[in-house]
Amino acid sequence: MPQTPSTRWCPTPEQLMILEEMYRSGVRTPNASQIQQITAHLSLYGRIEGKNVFYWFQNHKARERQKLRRRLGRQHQLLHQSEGPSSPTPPLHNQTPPPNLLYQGCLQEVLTQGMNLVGKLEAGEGQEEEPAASDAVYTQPWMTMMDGSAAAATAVPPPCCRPLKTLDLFPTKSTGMKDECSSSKSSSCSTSTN
Amino acid sequence: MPQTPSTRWCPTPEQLMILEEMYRSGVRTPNASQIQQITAHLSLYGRIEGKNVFYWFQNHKARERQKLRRRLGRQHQLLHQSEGPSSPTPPLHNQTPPPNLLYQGCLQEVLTQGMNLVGKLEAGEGQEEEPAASDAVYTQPWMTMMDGSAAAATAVPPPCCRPLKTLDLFPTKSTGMKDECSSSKSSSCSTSTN
DNA sequence: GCAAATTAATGATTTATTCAAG
DNA sequence: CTTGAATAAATCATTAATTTGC
Repeated sequence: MPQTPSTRWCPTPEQLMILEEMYRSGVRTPNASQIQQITAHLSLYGRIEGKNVFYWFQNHKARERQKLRRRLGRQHQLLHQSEGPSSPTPPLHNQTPPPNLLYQGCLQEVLTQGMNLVGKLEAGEGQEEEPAASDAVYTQPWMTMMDGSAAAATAVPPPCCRPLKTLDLFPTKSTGMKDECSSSKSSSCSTSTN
Repeated sequence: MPQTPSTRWCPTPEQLMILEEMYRSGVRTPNASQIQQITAHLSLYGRIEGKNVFYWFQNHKARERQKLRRRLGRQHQLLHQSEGPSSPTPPLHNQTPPPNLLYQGCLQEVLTQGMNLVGKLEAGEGQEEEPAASDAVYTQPWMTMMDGSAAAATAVPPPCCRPLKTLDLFPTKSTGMKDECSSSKSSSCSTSTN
């Protein structure tokens, strides 16, 4: 096997740099289209997939916060020993508003330097915005495509032809229908070490 | 507007029935291809997308477990007052092994009644399982497609042509580059009762 | 009987936790 | 130990039930 299947993505320095810069400039949860763009651009510097970008932002955000939390926790450590029920670490469920991050709002320009940046914030606001099921604001990407229901649902308006039988539990086509074991974890369901 | 934009998916009884039956027969975390199939089939009974299927299984599993946990908690309630460090609710991180679910292994037939079910369970099992980067066991779907890197990664083996420029922070194309505000968590529902 | 107000379910997102490759 | 990948838990938000006043 000359080329290791590369079990997992290994970001190149350029990719990493760009990602970090984007993060610093405020990007935190890119949506599908944004991820597409980012991926497209980063793919110039090496192999990369959309999920990599997605996960990277997820992890980076989480770990940055975690790091921050740790620091704060340290400070709290010597501020009180009895756990105050008021708010051990209150604004953790907020969107991490670290006062030292002047994110987005201006840095965006850095990202959008040479682009058109068409006014789309309220672009087609005239009409009562049609969700259109095509470009909703899915923060969770991937969904927009795949499934083909988009095509089916969009193309076939009313499923008039309901096979009014006892609705046989659909004929799965292929792909080993074996799941249940939630994930690949537990190599053989006996690790149990935890 | 004759057709409500339908902000969220509303499963038809048929869809629900099928999904539940599938769940009962053991399906818990369908992967991309499975979700595709399920979606394709269910789309016969009404509008549906892959993400709906995905979310449904996520939620159903979680809530089933939650329900179960509550019940167990109730029982524990009068079994011990001092929290035994052994296992307050031990196998909660496992894959919910409810002993009364004779899931999958045979019920699969029910699901696969009229199909070909080509031998793919261990189709290319001869080799030491090749991750193959094309049909990995992504439990999180959507990832396999989209971004086109899948194609690129699979087709283009070594990215030899790295444009060694000063890596300008890529020109985002369009789509409002506004994220950061994680969600629109206003208060509105102050039910709180939960 | 019905429509507004409340409550309960549940679809959709976000966050935290965990696992494993390097 | 760092960090990409994946899953589960927590949360939000919208729809359906249900209740309540008329």
